Amino acid sequence: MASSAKALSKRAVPRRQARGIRTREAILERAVDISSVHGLDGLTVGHLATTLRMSKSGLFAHFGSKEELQLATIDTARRIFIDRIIRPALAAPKGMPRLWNLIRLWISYVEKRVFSGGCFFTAASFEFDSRPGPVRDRIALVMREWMDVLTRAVQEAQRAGHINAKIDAALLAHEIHAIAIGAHWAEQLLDDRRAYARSLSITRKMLARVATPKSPAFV
Amino acid sequence: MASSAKALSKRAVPRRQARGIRTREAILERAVDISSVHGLDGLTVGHLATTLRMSKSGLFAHFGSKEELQLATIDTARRIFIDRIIRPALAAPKGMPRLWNLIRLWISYVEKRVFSGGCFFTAASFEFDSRPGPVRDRIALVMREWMDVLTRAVQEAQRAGHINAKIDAALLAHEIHAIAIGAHWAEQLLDDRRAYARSLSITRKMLARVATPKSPAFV
DNA sequence: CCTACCGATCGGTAGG
DNA sequence: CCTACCGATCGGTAGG
Repeated sequence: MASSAKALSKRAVPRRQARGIRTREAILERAVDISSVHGLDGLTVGHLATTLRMSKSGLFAHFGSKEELQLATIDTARRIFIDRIIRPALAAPKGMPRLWNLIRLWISYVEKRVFSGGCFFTAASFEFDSRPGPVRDRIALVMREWMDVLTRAVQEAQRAGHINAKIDAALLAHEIHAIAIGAHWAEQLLDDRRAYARSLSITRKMLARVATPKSPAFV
Repeated sequence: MASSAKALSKRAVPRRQARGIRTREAILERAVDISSVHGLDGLTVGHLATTLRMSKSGLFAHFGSKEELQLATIDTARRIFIDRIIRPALAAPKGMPRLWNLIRLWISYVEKRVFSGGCFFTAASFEFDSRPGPVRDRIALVMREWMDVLTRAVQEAQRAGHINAKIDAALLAHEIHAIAIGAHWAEQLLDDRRAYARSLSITRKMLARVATPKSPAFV
């Protein structure tokens, strides 16, 4: 991908600007990874520059302030989350299959340790939940989006006749989310290697309780 | 309490040492509160000293290093957790009443905002879960203790015939814990004020599903 | 428990 | 994207 882009001589974006964008993306992907371990506050410009073999000011030129860097890091984590979990999950048909796909892909993505520190958003949520400001607001925005995606998936499953229509969709979404957070906690802090398998099993039972006979199987 | 202690002229602990201990306790209680908002890493000696109107070095004299301060802060939070939740919960008889008391007191203690940042241990857990070292180990130790307390309460309820003996006690304890963490998350990050009531209602239904007819009511 | 320090690192800027 | 800085703050120490 990178080499074919380099091979092009005529294109819309000037070479200089294109390289700047690629550098920015490389910076931000590293920033997401570092933040997943050290937090968005533990992410420092100096450390980030060193690991990228850049000068501090050279890196800083891409962002106006540390807060802008934090916000851009959150946006990058969001894009990765959408690319890796939400978009692939939409491949399954609406209803129980799509809902189950969302849960399964989410758990397996954290299990695979895409980032060194596990789930970026869980860490960021608890780091900033008591610290008012733009960073907290941005994290909350992304997490509301995610809860809406989960809630909508439940509602679609209800409309498809896979889940009992009487169930409170938002409440079920919260239960699903809580079980996943609990799995991150047990796996990462307590080194409980059965945590992810257990959370999938709990969620499966949870869904089985609200599923209609019409629902396709989910494994 | 403080004045009657001062009035005593003869006692086992010399006045100087007693004052030192009280100062240390005051420092650590403030440290728990600051950490609940800014994290155990965001807790700095300078800021802590300023809010206590002490010199940095005067405060630092109580601890050999920042890491020692962090460890002592965790121990203090643990003691508060035991005093405020576990000990009062033990007042209820073994079985479902005691288990329900643990859950109820835990949720209400975070709801009451005993600390500015909500639940100290949830924040600390996610801050250090990917950062090996003595601080992470100490947090994990306390959390294992807490999971053991919860698991034992479930087992006692099983022995008392209040909960179905076939239920996996550790698994139920993990479910209970996950729902509570999910409530902290929704309440503190998303400003969802129904989060705590909802988590109690979810947990109540969870227990109702595994309770035997012999179980006392829990509300 | 204090004053007076230390080197290192923080976020950020000037100027190229 | 760099070098060369800035003042502030970090954890920590000497000496009392």
